[in-house]
Amino acid sequence: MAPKIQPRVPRGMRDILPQKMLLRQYVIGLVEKTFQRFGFEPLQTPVLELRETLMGKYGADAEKLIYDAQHREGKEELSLRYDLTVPLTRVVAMYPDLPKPFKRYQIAPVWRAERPQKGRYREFYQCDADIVGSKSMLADAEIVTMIYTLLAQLGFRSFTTKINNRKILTGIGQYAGLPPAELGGLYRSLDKLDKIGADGVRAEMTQNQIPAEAIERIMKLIAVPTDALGELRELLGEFPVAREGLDELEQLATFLSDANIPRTNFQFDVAMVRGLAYYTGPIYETVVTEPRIGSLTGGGRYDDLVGLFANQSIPTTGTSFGIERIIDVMDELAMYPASIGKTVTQVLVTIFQRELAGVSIQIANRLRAAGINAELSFETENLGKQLKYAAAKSIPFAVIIGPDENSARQVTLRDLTSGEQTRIDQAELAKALAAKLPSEPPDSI
RNA sequence: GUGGCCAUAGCUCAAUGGCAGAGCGUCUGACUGUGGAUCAGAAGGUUGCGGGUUCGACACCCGUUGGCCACCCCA
Repeated sequence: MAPKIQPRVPRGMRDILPQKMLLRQYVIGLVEKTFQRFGFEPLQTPVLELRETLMGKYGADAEKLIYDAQHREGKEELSLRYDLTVPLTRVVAMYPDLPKPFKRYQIAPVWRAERPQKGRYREFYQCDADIVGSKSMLADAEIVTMIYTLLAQLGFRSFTTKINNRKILTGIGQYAGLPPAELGGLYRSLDKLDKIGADGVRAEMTQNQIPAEAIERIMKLIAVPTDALGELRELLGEFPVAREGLDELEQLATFLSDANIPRTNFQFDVAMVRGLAYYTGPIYETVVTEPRIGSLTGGGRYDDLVGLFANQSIPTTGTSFGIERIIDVMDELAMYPASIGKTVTQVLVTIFQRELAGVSIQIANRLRAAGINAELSFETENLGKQLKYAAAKSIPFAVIIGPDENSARQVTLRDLTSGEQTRIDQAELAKALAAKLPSEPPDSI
């Protein structure tokens, strides 16, 4: 016999066992339903992309994390996709006849060779919804509205979508009088405001040898309270880019107010920065404030990304839901409805003895035909063992058909939770059981 | 990518450098037309992996792999 190998999965990747999958499917199902409710259409793309498709889009740091996926004899240089956004822009460039605005969603795994941590994996699902072909702030407002709707639907209460604009960040660079090479560092420091405070940002900028005068100007800027777009305009108004960004955010604010998004659930914040290089306009990031867990969504407008594949630029905006993190938070806070069971099986049909197997088979099949998830036991002797199996799997009901029941054309229906048993006519079983099972939740948002 | 903590039965964890253990879980039996309770018994380990020090290593040293934490970055 060949020597045994350690059963294990690659670093940062994991198996998701059935009980966890049921919870994931609940979350993903709700996400998908919400996407569709807003008129987004499903899209699938290959997990592998040509390497050249991915390179040059995310910035040098991010690209180090891209997995290559070369076949030994392959002629094409292939990589595992890093996100779902760049594949989308590739699709848009390849199929120029898609009616615009093109609204698509995609829920699929992506790969990043990061150092794993809790809630942070090398293979994880992203849920993206994007609107291609509209430069209207209505499109951005719809994205933010959908973020609100979805998170509220999942049961989140205390969350805030932070909104900023790349154009404002560009304006800040000009306002500080920094050369372009310094800007990356400045933005990164700015982004940490929440975490390290104003003094921390100052210290970090000092350490990065940003001129004292520039630091003082930045400090004045981050002293502006969130949502105070007017005050920002006073400081940044002389820079046309910043003015454009502020105009956009003001329009966005109007539309969000028209959509009745609660004022506590979004916030304009100049200190919010998104890492990816391709954003050009409004950017969003949603943080859950209770508990403090980091960001659950991230996205923004990237008007020039499609232009890297086609001759024309196509304005695009969208967001990504960090489904793994959302699931982690929901696990931690036990945010799932009680109706989600630990198994798909609704009833175990036991076999009392070998001679009665045929009856049990037929009853199981009749239950299935009636839309009930019925499992047939494969044990024909020990009823105790069969019930033990049902209990171990948290199957809520068991059907027992012994000689007594069968001669009366009945069954015993046992509720494994309460231990109650009732005798039911075989012809009535499906109906009686269906009445005891939890009904599907209403399909409304 | 940098630094730190950790790795012993399926799980949670013990074991002065001197016989590798407990609780829970699993399996079998008692009971029997019925899971959980009780009782009795059993199985389960190359101490992550590879070297080294030692008469002797789960323990000490080096390396390696993986998990976690803080950076970096990010969902």
